[in-house]
Amino acid sequence: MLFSRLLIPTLKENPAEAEAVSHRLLLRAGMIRKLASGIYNYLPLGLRVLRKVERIVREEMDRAGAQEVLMPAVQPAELWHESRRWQVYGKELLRFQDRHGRDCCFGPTHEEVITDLVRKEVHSYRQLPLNLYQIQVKFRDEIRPRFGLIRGREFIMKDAYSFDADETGAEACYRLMYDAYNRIFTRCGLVFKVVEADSGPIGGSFSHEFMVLADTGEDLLASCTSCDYAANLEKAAVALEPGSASKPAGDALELVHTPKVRTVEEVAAFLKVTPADIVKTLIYETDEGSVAVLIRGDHEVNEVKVKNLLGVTDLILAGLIRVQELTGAEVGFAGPVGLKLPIYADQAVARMNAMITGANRDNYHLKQVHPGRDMKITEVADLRSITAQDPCPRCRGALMLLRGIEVGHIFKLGLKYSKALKAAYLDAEGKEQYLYMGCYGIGVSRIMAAAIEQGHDANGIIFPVALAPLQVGLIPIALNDPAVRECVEGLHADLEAAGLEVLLDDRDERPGVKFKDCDLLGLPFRVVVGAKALAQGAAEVRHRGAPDNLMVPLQDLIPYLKDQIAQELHV
RNA sequence: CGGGACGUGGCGCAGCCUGGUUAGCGCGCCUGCUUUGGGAGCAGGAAGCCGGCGGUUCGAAUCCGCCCGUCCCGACCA
Repeated sequence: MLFSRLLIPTLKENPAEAEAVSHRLLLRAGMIRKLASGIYNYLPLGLRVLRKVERIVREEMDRAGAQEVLMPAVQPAELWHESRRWQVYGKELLRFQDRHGRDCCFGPTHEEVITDLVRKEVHSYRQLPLNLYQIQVKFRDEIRPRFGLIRGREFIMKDAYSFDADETGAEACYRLMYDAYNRIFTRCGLVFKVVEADSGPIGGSFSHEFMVLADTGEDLLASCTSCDYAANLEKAAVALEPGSASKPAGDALELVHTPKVRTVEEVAAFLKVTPADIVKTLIYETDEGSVAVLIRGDHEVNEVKVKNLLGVTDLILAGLIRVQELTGAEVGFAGPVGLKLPIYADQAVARMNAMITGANRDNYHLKQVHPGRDMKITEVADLRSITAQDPCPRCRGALMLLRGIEVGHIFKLGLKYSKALKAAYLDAEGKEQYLYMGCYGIGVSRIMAAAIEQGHDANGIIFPVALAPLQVGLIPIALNDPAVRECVEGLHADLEAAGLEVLLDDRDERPGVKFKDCDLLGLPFRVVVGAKALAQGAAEVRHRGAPDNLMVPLQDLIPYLKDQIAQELHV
């Protein structure tokens, strides 16, 4: 391919709108352009990267026995009413009406559509198991699109849905996908980790997320240093510390004046105690009323755990006014004693003896509060986020916290959608049974960004060979030198004939410009042909990211490059 | 939605506080000449309803109000 003929609008400077590395570099490398917030154009090179990802995904999905289909982007509201998600899904679901006033949405996911398709077409156990996937544009009206392709509103996703006769079959399929996903991300050249995950609003019983490890990742994960336990922080269960419920201390409640002392840190400093002696009382509003959550001062509440415990979909910290109504005090002085709300306490709180809490009175706290004696706890549960100081819930080994970008998520759905939409089949005995479902997503466009978050330097992108838009950048020094020109044009044709993907920089630019652009684009191999090397019958080859050139005789160039590329593709 | 920042040729920015006559700089773009191993030099040139609407004023990029858009931090998720 000729650089001069492709639309590759590289940028010298960082666009003001981009903060994240991948966002910046995708823009600078001329691979994407923004149309609106969270909505992007893919330019020729960006599209090539996307196609590389898609190809790997297709090959591995097909290999795992899945079949590709393509479902509509626009979906009728009726299906979403059937699954009850029209109400549940929230504002993220882009809704609109067609000319007849019929409610529609732009699909953020396709459980309803696939289940509808399958309930109409699959009626016998003989047709099972079935795994259907598509690679398609999705739209989720994200609260806050950010980081370019990492959290866009419109994005490209591979989603697969499996249908099995029974739970055993569904689990076998889940494992098949688990393995396929490992192959996909490995082939993409990504450094990733599989973690246990919360299944979120899509529902279902258990799930795993595939996380590309990157410091800029939006997700936090806990990973054990001794066993293979790893989980999303939202999910990671806190191991119950040895010990039993506390016994009431003999001391009576003590009201202390704490003027303008609100935060845990302020209270700890003021009373000369540690945050672990304090309990914070968080007032939440849910779709089923207000509740109080008790968390030890040095811990962080895990709202996903709270949501799951309460079985609610909305969970929002109460506002200033609401807190005053419910506690009778300003924010910072709430406490469980005498509070007329359901109280949910974290395990660690139930173990405390003499804790310090707000007094539900402005500028006062209570000391010597005992959870068993002084309050009515509705339920004790694991409600906090795990920390690096906690032991591994599986082996009690040491944990470390990592950041990751979620690029894949597999769910065991069970019967949720097949029951809601009445998708059933007849078994060998002629009995009607619901289909066991699973669903499996991959953020195709996000992978492109994740790969860059993981592979870049000061000069630009460092793509894994498997994802690079082209494998080789071919740079002539002084195209007006007839010998150079002839050599480079011959090389270009020969390399392409040998099946290599080559970008010949035929622009009338100075060498420095071409080097800079070649680095920026992240092409894995750079081949430079200049008069000096040519005199020795050689070309200079540089692996992206490597410090030095290697002189390769022209006749060895093709085998050398093919060998190098093959090596990297089969890691 | 809450908090913060920003909106000036294609891109990055200055000018605004302290209103004033042709709105500047760098990069990019076009033409010519000279250059050609890490984002060249010289000369010439094109390109801006200063995000929009309204107000204050003799006069608004500049002051005030409203709106729109974008980005960053938090609540959602591939």
